[in-house]
Amino acid sequence: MEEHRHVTIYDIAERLNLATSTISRALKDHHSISDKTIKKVKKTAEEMGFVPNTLAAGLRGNKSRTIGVLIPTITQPFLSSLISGIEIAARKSDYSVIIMQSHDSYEEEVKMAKSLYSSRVTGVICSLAMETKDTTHFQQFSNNNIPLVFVDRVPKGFNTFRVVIDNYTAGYKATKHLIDQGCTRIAHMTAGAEFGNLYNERKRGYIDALSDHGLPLKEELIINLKTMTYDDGVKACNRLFSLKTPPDGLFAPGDILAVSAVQTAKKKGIKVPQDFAVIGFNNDPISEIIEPNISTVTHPAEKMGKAAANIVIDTIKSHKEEEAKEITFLNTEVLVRESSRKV
Amino acid sequence: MEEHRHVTIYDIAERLNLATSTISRALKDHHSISDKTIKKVKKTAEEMGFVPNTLAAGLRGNKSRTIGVLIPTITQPFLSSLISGIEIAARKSDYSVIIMQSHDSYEEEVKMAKSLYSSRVTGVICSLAMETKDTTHFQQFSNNNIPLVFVDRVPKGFNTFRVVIDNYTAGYKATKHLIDQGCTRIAHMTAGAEFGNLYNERKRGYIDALSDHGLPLKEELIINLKTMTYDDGVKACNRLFSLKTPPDGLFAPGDILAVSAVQTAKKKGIKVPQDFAVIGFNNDPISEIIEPNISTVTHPAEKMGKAAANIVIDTIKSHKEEEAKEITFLNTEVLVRESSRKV
DNA sequence: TTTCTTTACGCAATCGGTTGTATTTTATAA
DNA sequence: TTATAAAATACAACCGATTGCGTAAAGAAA
Repeated sequence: MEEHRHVTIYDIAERLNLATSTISRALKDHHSISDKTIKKVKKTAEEMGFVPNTLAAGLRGNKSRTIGVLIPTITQPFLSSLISGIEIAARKSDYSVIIMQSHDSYEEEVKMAKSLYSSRVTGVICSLAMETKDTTHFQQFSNNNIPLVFVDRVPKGFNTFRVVIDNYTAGYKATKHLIDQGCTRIAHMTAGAEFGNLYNERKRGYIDALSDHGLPLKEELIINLKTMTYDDGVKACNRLFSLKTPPDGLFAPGDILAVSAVQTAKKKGIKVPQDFAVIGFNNDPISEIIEPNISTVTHPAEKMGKAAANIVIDTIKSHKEEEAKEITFLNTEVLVRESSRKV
Repeated sequence: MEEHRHVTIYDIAERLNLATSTISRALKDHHSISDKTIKKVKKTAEEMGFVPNTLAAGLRGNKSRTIGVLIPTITQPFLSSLISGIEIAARKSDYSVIIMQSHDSYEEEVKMAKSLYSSRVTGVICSLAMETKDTTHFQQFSNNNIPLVFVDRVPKGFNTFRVVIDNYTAGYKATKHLIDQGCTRIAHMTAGAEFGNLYNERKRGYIDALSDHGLPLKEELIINLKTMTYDDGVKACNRLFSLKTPPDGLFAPGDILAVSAVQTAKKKGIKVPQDFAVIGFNNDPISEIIEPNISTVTHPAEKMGKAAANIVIDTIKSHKEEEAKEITFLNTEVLVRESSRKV
């Protein structure tokens, strides 16, 4: 196999006896180039198999038309849908997407942020690692006018774009739904307050829904988890079912937990939803397939991804440096399915 | 917010009264630079907040330390795990990963291949789009010594690296397992021969397993699908169950299909596995959670991703241009679970 | 002290587009 | 025909790191 060298605008320039600047401009329909020349250049470029080198363009313009995505992992349905949305929106505007997984490690996240900066990404979209408390490693982006958008797991006290759902309201709605179904002892699983507000907000919604409907808040019904795997859910459920007066409902902030709850209940002979109504969160594919299928709260992952990508792209286009860094709220919806439909 | 300009090696050179070449070499511990200077340079770089510009380095060296990944979609468990594996292996060698989704469109795949080439990716990992029959758009990589690795959905007649499982053997083993459980009328779902060998190979294994065990091949038990969604599976199953003598087993080449089959059977009052034993493929998370949980064939997605990434990285390191483009086979395993365990 | 090695570093070209500022060519007006 | 404006294209610097080659400085051998 021969070593073909890449075709450059110099090659085209030489062939046509034009300056490289003319080639460059002709290829992007610059008004100062005649139509005749533009046509000629494009035809020749095509013939010679010219493909622009984005590295060179990026170096010159100090931007790479690349969006860096920094997330805990891509194998979670919510996050892979998020990326999918980002990729679709990015591609529409001819941006590339670089993916990095922090695996919920703070240390990795710091390294990767540096690596993204090193790649001179045009913008960054991030969902924080579980471990992350300090976010100074993101300052390098803000300091250099690189748009930064946090999605879902967002930090507090950091002036930047955020794309989230209203977790408080979602938690409230989910809990209210269970109350409407007649549940009076509703359990809740939540996760440590580490990265701020996501699970706390859902919990706050849960608490307020209870009190708004005259139901007591029982600490024994709230279970704090470190991680939210299937097994964690099983353990938590076993704990709940062994209470003197076990719960008759559960608001789980994730579908996997909800699934584990439903299955644990079934194994114990507890009827779902009659004796134990369950609602999850995210609307993961599994929630629709499992039997009974799981009521859940939608989490518009792909939409959030698109929104985040478009914020990056629009911010760059607008050239406004001192823009209001707003929060974008996307809607959620309670999907009532078998696991909670009593009425 | 002030406009900070990026710190460059020129800035460091000026501060220390050294040449940029010295800075560049010092930062990578070049032997011709004294330890004293190296230490001084690194310290200053750190202080000044220097972050190397990979675009510049990439332009100069004509390589970007980037692996391009071109796949149908990332929201399938198999593919998101594949990417995860790629990302992990890439990161270990300090490579970045660019993701693009063809959404199974040939046209998109062609565009994206060009885009990846434009980004001067160091290597490409691809799983073909369903639609793709012609693969000349990948020649640009081979022609320019850019390592190209196909994974899972690989083309035939294209001399390049491939990372796959032995689909024939996997299909054979899965079918044999059902035979061992006493099934005699085993159904099979498959997909059109379009992109070559993947589903065909599994089907070939199925056919050979039947004949090796003296079972007749019934065309009515083989269902050809265009797409492999849950609903496709339901439809296919209904067709199978309405046969004069319906099947007593099913080898589905994907877990979603297997799940749909099990649930359709249950709804019809057909006992799984007693009257209808099912085995799927991929070992998707859902196969383990659904009840009864689904026997399946493992598809080592993450391993395949790591293997593919390492092929790219090693090929670059080795500088061998005329290397044998081998096929890498990864092992699969039959996981026997409730949906097929009769004995 | 002179010559020869090492050792340590600087010079300048290079990668391939992009873009501000000429400069040349063509068209229009005087 | 000449002056002037407009259109079309050329020149050259630039982005920031890399690297082959050249040179100065320091140490060793003569």
